[in-house]
Amino acid sequence: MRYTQYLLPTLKENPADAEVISHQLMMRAGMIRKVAAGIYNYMPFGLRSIRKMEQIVREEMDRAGAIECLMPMANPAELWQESGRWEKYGKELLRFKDRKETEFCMGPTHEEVITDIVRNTVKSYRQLPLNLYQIQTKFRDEIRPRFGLMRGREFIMKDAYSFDTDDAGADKAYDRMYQAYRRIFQRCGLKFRAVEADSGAIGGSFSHEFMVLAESGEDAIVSCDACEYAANVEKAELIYRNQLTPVATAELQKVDTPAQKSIEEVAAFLKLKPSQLVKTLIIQTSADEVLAVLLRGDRELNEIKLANLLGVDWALMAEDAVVQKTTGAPTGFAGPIGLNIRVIADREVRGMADFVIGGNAVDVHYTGASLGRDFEVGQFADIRQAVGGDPCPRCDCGKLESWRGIEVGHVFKLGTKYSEAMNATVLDDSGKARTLVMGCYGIGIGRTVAAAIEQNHDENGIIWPLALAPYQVLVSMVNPKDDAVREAAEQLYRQLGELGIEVLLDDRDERPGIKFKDADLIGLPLRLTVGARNLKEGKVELTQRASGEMSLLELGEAATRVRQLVAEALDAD
RNA sequence: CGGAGCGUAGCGCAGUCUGGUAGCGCACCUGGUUUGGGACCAGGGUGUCGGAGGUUCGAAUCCUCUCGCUCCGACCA
Repeated sequence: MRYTQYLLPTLKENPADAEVISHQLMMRAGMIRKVAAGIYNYMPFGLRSIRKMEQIVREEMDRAGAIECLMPMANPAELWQESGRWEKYGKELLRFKDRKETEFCMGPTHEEVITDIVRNTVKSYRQLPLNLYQIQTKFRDEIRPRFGLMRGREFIMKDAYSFDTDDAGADKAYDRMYQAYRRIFQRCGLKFRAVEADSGAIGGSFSHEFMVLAESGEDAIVSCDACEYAANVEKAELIYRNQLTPVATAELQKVDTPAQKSIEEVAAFLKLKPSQLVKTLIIQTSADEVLAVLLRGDRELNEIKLANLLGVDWALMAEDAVVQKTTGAPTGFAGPIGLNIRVIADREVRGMADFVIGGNAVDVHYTGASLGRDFEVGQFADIRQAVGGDPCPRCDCGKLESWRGIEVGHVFKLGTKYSEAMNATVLDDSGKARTLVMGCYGIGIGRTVAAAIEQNHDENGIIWPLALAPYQVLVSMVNPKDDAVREAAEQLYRQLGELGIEVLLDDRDERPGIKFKDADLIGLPLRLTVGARNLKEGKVELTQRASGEMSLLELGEAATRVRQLVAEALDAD
């Protein structure tokens, strides 16, 4: 492609509304343009990356035995009513009516439609197992779209759905997808972790998230430094081996803590560490219960673990008014003594004694408190957030390290949630109807490209992994008005094209500075610079974007050298 | 949806408090000089000041309503 005939609108300055690096760089490199909140045009240069990502996904899905299909964006309400999600999904589901007033939604995911396909076309266990996938534009009317392609409302996703007659088959399908996902993200050249995850609203029995490691990631994950264990902190289990029951040595004592509300304030005021306090959180649940939760002072509650433990949809910190009513004190002074609601303590608290708790009165705390003697706890459970340094729940020697990650893929074992609701069954070998066991597997295409940039950039621009680069090499003619330079660059462009290399020729009549800045910004892995100075010696310059490494090549050898480098990089995957 | 903020040229912004002919930088167009890391000279075009209503002799500026966008929180590929 010739730059002068292309549309590659680069920007010198960052758009004001772009917060994260990948969004800024995708805008500046002319990959995307915003149409509305969370809705983007894929400009030619950006689309090439998207297509490459799709192709990698397609190849690996096919290799894993999945079959491509394409389902509609517009879904009839009927199917969603059948699964019960028409009511449950909430405002994120964009609903509309056709001219006959029939209700539809834009598909945010396609479990209903795929289940409808399979129940209508698959009747016998002999047609199974089956794994169908599509690469499709989804729409989720997010409350707060942000970060460009990282969290759009309209976005391209690969979603696959597996169907089996039994659990064992479903587990195999899950494992195949898990392995395929590993290959996909490896081929993209990304640093990632597959982590155990909470299966969330989509439901199902277990799931893994694929996280691209990046500082700007929205998710916190932990992984063991000794074994394979890795999990989203929302899910990460904590373990207390050989936990000792400590002996109380201190007397319970009421102390004045004037206006000392937060854990940090109270700890500083009493000249103690936050870990010597026990905090009491008043929690409200979707089942309309108010209860108290005890955690070591420096720990965070994991609301998802708590909600799962209680079997409720959500469990959140209660509003101030509820706290006041329940404890008789404003927030900041809650304590377990004298509360007449259910008390659940984090298991870590069982190993504590002589700690500080709130006094359930303004400006009052207790020191020297201990379990059993001063108050009773109804239940001990794992309800806190894991942090770096916690022991690994799987192996004996490991410690957890913490990371930030961008969720680019998610595999779920769904079980029979949808097949049961929508009556998707096949006849087994004894002629009995069996409910299908399903799995679903998503990859955010645009998000993965954004994550790749998030992980591969410097202050000058993008540093494309070869597998996702819109073009593999840039041929830059320093001065197109110099006939020798122009001819040499044209010759390279032709040769590279003939060798099957994806090449962009910068034939613009611009100053070298502009061309080099743009080259760094758009970040193609290789750059051949053709300038009068080196050409006099019959040489051109090859620059590797990632390392900055420069070398001079004979004009005649440059094309084959580039092909060799491209082939090596792609083979390495 | 709760809280905060912003809408002025293609992009980045000033001007709004204190009403009086709509500005700056970059980009863009023409001519010339320049050509290995975002050049220089000369000339040029560019706006329903987000929209509607109101106050006023006069509104980008004050008032009311509205729409859009961004940021912080809970949800997700």
